[in-house]
Amino acid sequence: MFKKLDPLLHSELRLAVISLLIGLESADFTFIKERTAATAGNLSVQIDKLEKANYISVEKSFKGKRPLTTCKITPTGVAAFEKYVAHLKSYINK
Amino acid sequence: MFKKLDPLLHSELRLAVISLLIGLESADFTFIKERTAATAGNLSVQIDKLEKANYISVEKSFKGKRPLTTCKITPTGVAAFEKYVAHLKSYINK
DNA sequence: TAACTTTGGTTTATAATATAAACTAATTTA
DNA sequence: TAAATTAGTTTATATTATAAACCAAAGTTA
Repeated sequence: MFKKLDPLLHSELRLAVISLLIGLESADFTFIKERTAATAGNLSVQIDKLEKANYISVEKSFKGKRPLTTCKITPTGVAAFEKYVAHLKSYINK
Repeated sequence: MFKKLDPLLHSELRLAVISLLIGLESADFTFIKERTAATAGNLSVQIDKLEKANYISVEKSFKGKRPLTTCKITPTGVAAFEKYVAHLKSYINK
């Protein structure tokens, strides 16, 4: 009846990050921070968790002299998101 | 862009309870427990929280000699659920 | 050039949550 | 009458989400 929701995605900020990344080739930390209206600390933690689960890949480089953290959703992440959305429907489409 | 999700509903079990109750006149503890596959302890706690928020009303009575806890969604609960679902769509319909 | 501010984050502390385990009390059943 | 079942509640614990505090480098201002 009610399908289990992936706890990694059932989190407001992580869901926002994945939802954002699924529509983009890649996005950097500052952009994600702005779009999700998250604090840097919270975003940093949630990005780590998504990366550890291999839902996103994270590349740290420099843009000129400033650090640049670029995130990309992985195929694993896409699949997890699609499954999550499908499972959610068992709760919201009575 | 991403709309705030009501933390009271953004919880797997509470969401299941509300989702179940929205389709029914009322339901009792045991029935909800079966349908959501929750443990009694967890369900008891989550029902309390939903009641305190006035998302559901809870009536404790007896069925023969056994205790009977009956739950009903309130108009506040219905409105909260509808809003939650609408907000969720900002995450899942890119 | 010394002293702030800003940028782009990370680490750490804390409060809230979800959850199961342990418990209670009454009722059947063997 | 002892054990098991029903219908829950209370409590303990582990995990989370989150913001606050922090850091280093670069840029700005005086």
